[in-house]
Amino acid sequence: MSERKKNIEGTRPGIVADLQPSDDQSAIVRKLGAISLLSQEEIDFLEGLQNNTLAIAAGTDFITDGNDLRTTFIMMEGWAKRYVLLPSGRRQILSYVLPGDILGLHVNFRSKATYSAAALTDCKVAVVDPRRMLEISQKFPVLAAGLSWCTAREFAILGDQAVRLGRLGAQQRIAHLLLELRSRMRLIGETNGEWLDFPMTQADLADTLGLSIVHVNRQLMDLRQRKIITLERDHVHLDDVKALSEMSHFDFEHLAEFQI
Amino acid sequence: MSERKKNIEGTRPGIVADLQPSDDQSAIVRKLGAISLLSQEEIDFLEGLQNNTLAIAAGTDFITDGNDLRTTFIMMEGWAKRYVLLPSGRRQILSYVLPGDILGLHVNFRSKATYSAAALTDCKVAVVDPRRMLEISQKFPVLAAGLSWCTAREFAILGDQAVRLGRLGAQQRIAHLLLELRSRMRLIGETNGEWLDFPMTQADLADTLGLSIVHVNRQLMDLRQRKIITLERDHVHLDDVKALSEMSHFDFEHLAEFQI
DNA sequence: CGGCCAATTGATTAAACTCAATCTGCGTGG
DNA sequence: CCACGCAGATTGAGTTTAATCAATTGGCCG
Repeated sequence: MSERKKNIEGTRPGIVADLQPSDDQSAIVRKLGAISLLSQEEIDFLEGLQNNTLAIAAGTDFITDGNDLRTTFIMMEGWAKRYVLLPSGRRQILSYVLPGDILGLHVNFRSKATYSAAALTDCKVAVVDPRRMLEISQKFPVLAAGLSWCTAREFAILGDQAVRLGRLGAQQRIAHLLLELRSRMRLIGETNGEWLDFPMTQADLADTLGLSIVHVNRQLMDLRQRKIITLERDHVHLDDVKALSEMSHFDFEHLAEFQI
Repeated sequence: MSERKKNIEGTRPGIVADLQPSDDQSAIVRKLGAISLLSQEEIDFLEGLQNNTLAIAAGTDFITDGNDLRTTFIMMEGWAKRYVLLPSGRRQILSYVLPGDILGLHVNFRSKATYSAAALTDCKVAVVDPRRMLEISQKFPVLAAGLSWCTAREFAILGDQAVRLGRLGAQQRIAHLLLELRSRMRLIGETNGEWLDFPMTQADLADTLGLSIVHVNRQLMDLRQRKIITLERDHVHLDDVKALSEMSHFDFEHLAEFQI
């Protein structure tokens, strides 16, 4: 049984995922397969890329801001956070890394990481030589287009983060982030109805959304009391997706999950 | 005389740029040339890419959120802003587009723009078929690495924007943005001592930094009274770069202008 | 059972927002 | 040449949102 399946079922026994992708495919294959029709050869290449894996325990840093970064990582299982620390001691989480996401796709000969990354849950990560990623554009045009799509999507996600931080109120920011994570998890088939994994602490959430912990807590309480979300340890249920999208102006088209 | 040179000298007569790159090279050649040694063939290819140009008047939108975007643009002269509008009428500016910057590098067959873009000054833009950008990775490894570096840099810049919005105070945000623009303009040789082009209105700044116009105005006034910056129409002088960097935790290494 | 991390709650303070004018430079039409 | 209009900048006053400070609670692990 995959880590992913175990996770969900372990926490919500008796509830069976309504969308169960073939469990033998890696997350990135499910992700790229959701937007383009992949040949067996392309799938095999992607799976072969991920032979060299690394297990990372929850809480462990695996990329450090300012250090050399000459490796590409593909998140296979688990969640991570990408963040920066300021000299003042404050922290800004830039984005969450979900299964199928790539880190360090655009590393260069002399490049240093411009962020740190830490595992939120126990993770399984593929370690890939960036030159093998370059190979893709030569040999597999469809995969190259897929990677380009991933890059454009990362930009859109980071742009949404800027919109949240700059122009939404506290509760709107929370709602907007929840819907983003829902969209991203649905694309890779890792949702269970409206249940989502939710491994971050309220302190993480505060540092993601540019708020204080206390304020995050109060706004979460309010969302729960109004029966818009249900929070459990490590999981959240979106009881009222419509309310969330209306309050946050979330644009479902924006990160559209183009099916073929 | 190039538009760029004319711009600077027209506003600050008598002041001669201390760093004057060869004026016959396009901005993107100056940018990539600053981080790698380009052969004449590579330079010629880049210049050839930019044969099909478009003049865009200040204030004109040239990319619209949600519309098809199947073209790559290279900014040759002038500034633009990349932004999104929310249904509430609020606006968030994601980043500024400076000479040498590329827009739509990762467009796909079916991709829609996830942001709008408008010219801040009169602009000269090269219109490029995205397939020609793909050609690069096949034929010119050095240029391919350069484009990859551009992409990584865009991510770093957008990440910095998130840090500003999430974890810096109002005046810190202004200082940090000024230093980012200074770094970027220095890389392409378009600064004149500590004078910078500054074509955005205070309303633009407010929508960039997630603040109200009134508050931006008050913080700018304070920076001026403390002799940290000097503001003129369309130009700003950074009187005290040290104060700006100390107050904003700006990391000069982060967007380091690696010279060869 | 003690210790620790995360979550929760109350009270007060501070930063930034909104509303409402006013001012300034600049271009235009009469 | 000058009055008018407009966009952008500036200022004042009162309000709102979210931050800070300070406890307290709830689980979980050793």
